[in-house]
Amino acid sequence: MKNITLKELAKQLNLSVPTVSRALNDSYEISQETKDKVNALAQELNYRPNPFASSLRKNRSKTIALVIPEISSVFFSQITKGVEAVANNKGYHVIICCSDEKIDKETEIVQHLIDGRVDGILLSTSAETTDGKHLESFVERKIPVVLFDRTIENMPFSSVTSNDYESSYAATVHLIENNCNSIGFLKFGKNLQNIEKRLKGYQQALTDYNLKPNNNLILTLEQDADENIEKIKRFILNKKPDALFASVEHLAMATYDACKQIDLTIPNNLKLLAYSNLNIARHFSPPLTTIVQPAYEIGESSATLLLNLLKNKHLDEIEDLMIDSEISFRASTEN
Amino acid sequence: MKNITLKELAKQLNLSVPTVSRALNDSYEISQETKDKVNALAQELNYRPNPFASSLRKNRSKTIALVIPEISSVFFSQITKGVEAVANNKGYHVIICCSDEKIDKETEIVQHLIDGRVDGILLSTSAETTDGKHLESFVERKIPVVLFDRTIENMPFSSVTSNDYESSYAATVHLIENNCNSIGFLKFGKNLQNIEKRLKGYQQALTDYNLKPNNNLILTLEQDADENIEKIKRFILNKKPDALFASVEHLAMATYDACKQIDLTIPNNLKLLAYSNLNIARHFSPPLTTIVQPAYEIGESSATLLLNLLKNKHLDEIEDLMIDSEISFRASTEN
DNA sequence: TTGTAAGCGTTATCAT
DNA sequence: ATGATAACGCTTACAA
Repeated sequence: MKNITLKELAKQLNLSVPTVSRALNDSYEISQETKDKVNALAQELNYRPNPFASSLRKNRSKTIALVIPEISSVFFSQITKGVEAVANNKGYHVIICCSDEKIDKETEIVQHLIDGRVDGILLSTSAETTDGKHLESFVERKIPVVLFDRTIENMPFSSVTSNDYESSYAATVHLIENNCNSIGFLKFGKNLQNIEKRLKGYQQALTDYNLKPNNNLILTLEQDADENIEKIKRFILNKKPDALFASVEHLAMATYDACKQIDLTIPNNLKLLAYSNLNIARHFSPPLTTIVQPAYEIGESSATLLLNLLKNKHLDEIEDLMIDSEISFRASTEN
Repeated sequence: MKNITLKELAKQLNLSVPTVSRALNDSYEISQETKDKVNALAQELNYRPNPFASSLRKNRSKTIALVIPEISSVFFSQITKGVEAVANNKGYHVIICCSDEKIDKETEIVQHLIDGRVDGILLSTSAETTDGKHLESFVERKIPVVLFDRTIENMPFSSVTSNDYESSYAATVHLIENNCNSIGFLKFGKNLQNIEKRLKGYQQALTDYNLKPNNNLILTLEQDADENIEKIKRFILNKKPDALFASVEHLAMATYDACKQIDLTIPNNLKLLAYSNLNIARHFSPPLTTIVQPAYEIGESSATLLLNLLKNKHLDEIEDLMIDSEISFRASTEN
């Protein structure tokens, strides 16, 4: 079966190719009669425009990329749904790319995307990303970028984040009010902007409640689960914290493992809370207190910002949106 | 900054456009000297081939699509990683599309993909999918398709699945040996091939152990979590099963909720197991016995099959691979 | 309202 | 070993 092209339609209808093209694009300069005829035949023959030809000619692909650091996380999958809802609604395709928390993979993806000529990019940085050098080609080529959740300082891109400082502050206060006075902070990644804000919120809460922040109570961790468990065990045994604040979900999971291995019970011996969008946190043993980020909304807003940029091309008008998280209090922080 | 094209390179080098093209593609008919000059300038000017032009001309995009029913599931994200590993290694891009368990969305995606001219498709059906009518265009257009995990009968596509019948049989035997004799089966979806096999394995085990299968002990559920919880509560109260076999992960989660609400303890009052790749199942209350599918390997194998088809074009040589699952025994099925 | 001509950036065919 | 020419399928100026 041959592919139906405009040429084929034109031949069968005794019209020129441009006329058929314009008819299908509902141009004002084509008579209703012709439009009807063209559409009828197109439908009958199941005509499908060739997107490569169209993109080549128009120099845009109606496709945006969503670059996320981790695919098996509820947070990012909710983001994805929010993005797709908005994008599909406006006729855009979304291609999802995962950096696996690696700066090398992120850089490679970014190169591919530039080559691939997506119209715009939504990106949340990998754990290893510390600056925006690898994104400068987007600025040069005037490809709009919106950063979300994990942003980068000093880059001319709009962003959508959640109120990390405030939610972290509130969560820390919750621990303090539940009689914790030696609260450890499990930090993730090299220099992630959102984690830094969470750290600041935690430190400020300690200060405000006369528990002075202590760098010895900050433990920096990476991706490897087994390694994290070991480090957390040693940290607990050495520093004897009465609570741990996990800055990302999987560090809480590692803490559950660590506690099991050294026979500590949560929350009796150690209280625990974490940033997490896992709705099954309520079935953990014990149920985990979580700070839940507005993931779907972050996705929606990011996509909306990006699509506006695509429409207006005012790349210099930078907007920074912030949406509130919510805390679900559960047994892991109970007295 | 203008985009660098072959024309630009050709002009600067006093060569023709085709020569430059051939040099960059390392054609045997170009002298090493010319190749070196061309590559040097291309590098210097950071030349990037326009993929639309190339795809238009060559009629292939070096892109495959991965269509999955659900994105926030560990199973499918592991699949994704396996697919990407293989595909990227061979220079293919992967675009991920999520049907959200809806046949309408799946059909729409499939249309888009045909329009988008991906070179091939990897697909796992939505919960609502019952046949392969919407995939027939792929057959007509000779676009290779490989189905995985959730397949479709009577379609001329290769497939990669796990040993659903056998693993389900083994899991059921495990329950029987732990003194269950009224085992309910929580079925998911309209007519999913993998679930049907799981059901058969369960029924055969009952038969072999002289517990005759009883259709009253099969409960069919859909996507909505709250609705599922209600149905499971009523099912438990009416049928008084001593164990539940959840054919997919989220039905186990709903069962945890149901039990909590009607004050039943797992495993004392009710044993529970499920197909699930959640590694945090070990931190549930109680830890959940899971049948773990070889997700990463399924992804790898599916991609490998598809890329072979793309190379050989022997679309009529259908292969059906099967990879074994493993069972992790935990407290939810203990005596 | 419609048609003609040109061009997007590649690659394939044929000639030199 | 290299160049001229055409073609992939579509859209946009310009002409009629």
